[in-house]
Amino acid sequence: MADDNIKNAQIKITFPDGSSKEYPAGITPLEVAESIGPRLASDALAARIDGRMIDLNAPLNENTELAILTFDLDEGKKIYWHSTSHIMAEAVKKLFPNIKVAIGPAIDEGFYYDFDKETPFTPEDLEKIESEMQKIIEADLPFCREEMSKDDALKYFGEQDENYKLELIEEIEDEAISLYTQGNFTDFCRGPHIPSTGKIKAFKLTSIAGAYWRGDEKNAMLQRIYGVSFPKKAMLDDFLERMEEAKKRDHRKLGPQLELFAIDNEVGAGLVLWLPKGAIMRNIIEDFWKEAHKLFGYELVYSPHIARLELWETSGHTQFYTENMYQPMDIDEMKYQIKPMNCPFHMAIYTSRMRSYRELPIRWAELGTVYRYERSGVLHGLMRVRGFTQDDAHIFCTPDQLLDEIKGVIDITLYLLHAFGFHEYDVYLSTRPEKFVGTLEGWEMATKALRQALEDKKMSFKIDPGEGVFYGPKIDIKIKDALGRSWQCTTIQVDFNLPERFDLKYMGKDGEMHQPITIHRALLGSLERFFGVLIEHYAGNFPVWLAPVQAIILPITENQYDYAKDLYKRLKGEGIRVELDDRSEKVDYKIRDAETNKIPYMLIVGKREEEANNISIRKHLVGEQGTQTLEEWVKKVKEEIEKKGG
RNA sequence: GCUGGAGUAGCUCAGUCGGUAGAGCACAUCCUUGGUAAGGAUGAGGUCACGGGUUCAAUUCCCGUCUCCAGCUCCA
Repeated sequence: MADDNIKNAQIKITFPDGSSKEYPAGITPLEVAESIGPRLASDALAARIDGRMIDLNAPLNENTELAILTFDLDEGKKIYWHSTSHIMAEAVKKLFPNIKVAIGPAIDEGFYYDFDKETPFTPEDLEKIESEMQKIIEADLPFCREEMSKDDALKYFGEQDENYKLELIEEIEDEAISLYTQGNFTDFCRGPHIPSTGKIKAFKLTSIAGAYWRGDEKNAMLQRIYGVSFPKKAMLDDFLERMEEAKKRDHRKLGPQLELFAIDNEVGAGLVLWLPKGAIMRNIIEDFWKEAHKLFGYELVYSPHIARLELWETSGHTQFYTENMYQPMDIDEMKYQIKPMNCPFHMAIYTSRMRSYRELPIRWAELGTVYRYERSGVLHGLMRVRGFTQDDAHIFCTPDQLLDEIKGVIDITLYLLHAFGFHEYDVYLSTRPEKFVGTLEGWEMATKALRQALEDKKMSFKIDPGEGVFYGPKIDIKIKDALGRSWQCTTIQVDFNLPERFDLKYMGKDGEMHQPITIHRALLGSLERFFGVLIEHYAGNFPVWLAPVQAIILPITENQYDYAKDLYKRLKGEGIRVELDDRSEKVDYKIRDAETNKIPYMLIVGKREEEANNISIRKHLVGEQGTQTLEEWVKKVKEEIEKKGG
């Protein structure tokens, strides 16, 4: 009878758009969705009430805010993928009954499930698993939630020898835990899940990889299967197409193809050779970078590639950074170390003489090449290498100047990134880790300054708690590449450690010695990584100001060679990076070649152009642009270069 | 470093159940002088990643190493 009372009661449900409506208590989110429309009801995957996610069949007994989660929402996607991982686990358990299951979460694009299996999965296994999954999906099995006491759950999974589940359950503090069952598979899971397996309309298992239990290399290696799923076949097709497109943009493919860089086994893994065309681009990037730094009040410095080991002991690198440092070498009975960082040199420049508060802030920048040992498995094209050039700088300032200096760094960062066509990135503020140097007040002050600077610059950011470096809090700006991976380029770090270790001082207005604050920052990060990101960002179709070859002259027949050579000389004289294709080939062929080489402008000259003393312009990926005189075109393209367009 | 996969011409890839290899593109020479994404002929080009082992014989089978790829872990 008590139930009836609840059922007769009315509750108020508020929707995301702010509207609200009365419903009988005990109604489920699915029923609410049905009352709104059949389309929503069929798209509904789960629900969110007051910030908590629940199943569609969970009764609502109190006034609440309610959002119906569909695949269009990130939360909906995650639930959808997570449910697919359960389906995959069921299929795997059916095919390989002795396997043990570990965890199977949703990730940014899809899901995975880790299994403990003696022998790794094969591609054939994946096909079998896929068809088993298809059966489960076609059976449209409901996902059923069940609550159990912790003890019962331990007993339940203990009987099945699911030791990974036991380990997870043991760590749960709640007394009751939830289990989800679909078909013959029951998993310990917080949920929620989609109503039934039939909601999965298209899926694909994408790859197999080893992964350590709980991501710790001391633990057992598990077999991980990655997959992705969608409510429409077309969405899966789009996804696969996007992966293909990403592959085409891969800088490791485009780099050698466009003759930008090479990595040669004989030279060594993770060591980059900049080919002439890549080197031209690097020069342009460096020149622009130097100009920008002068503009923003930096001075440029240089420092050596090696230094006595004592310097690295002073800086603390031998203590905190040995794993990434190469072996020191013996010179004149002293140890010298190839540099993994530039910082100590800039400290040494600071201490090269007495400093006054009048000099601060000091901003010293250097394109400093460093060498770091990276484990072989982490090397990745230009993105992760063993020798690279950081666009490094150190700012020495007083506490009063800190906020303005950080804002200044953000300004120059955005100035640079915008010029290179980057307008989207994720910003993180990393706070104090467990192990740290310096005082709590110092950390507090610096973190506040970093936060304040971001807020003043109206940049949205996320907090990365405890992810700061031991020597100070930092701001990281990450650029996303074509494969969806985030690459950290910009890092702005406050450093309490080095000023202390190098005993940096300045004479204050008060006649006393004070210690300056140091900001360590790299904006592009490293030229290598940034170049890799740049290649993928533009898919090799660089804007004119960056393109290694800006234009190519394509004479139609030999009769125009003299005219073409004259044009070539004049363009060279104008500082345009131009080539002349005087091979005895048809224009079609030369055009195709120029297009595949992604040269921004093709200047086609035949009999007509020579007679009219003009050129026919074709733009890469766009097509014919009509004719212009050389002067007109040069003026236009110079403007384009000037404003870094294209 | 770990797990799995891979390494054949500059590139993309065939192939050899053990008898030292082939195509297309690119390259060179010649023919062709063609108007907006591939004209034709001929030619050159390979220690089949490297080092061992088995064998009359290894690019092929076995072991090891290196590198690359997908991840894990760690970072600019």
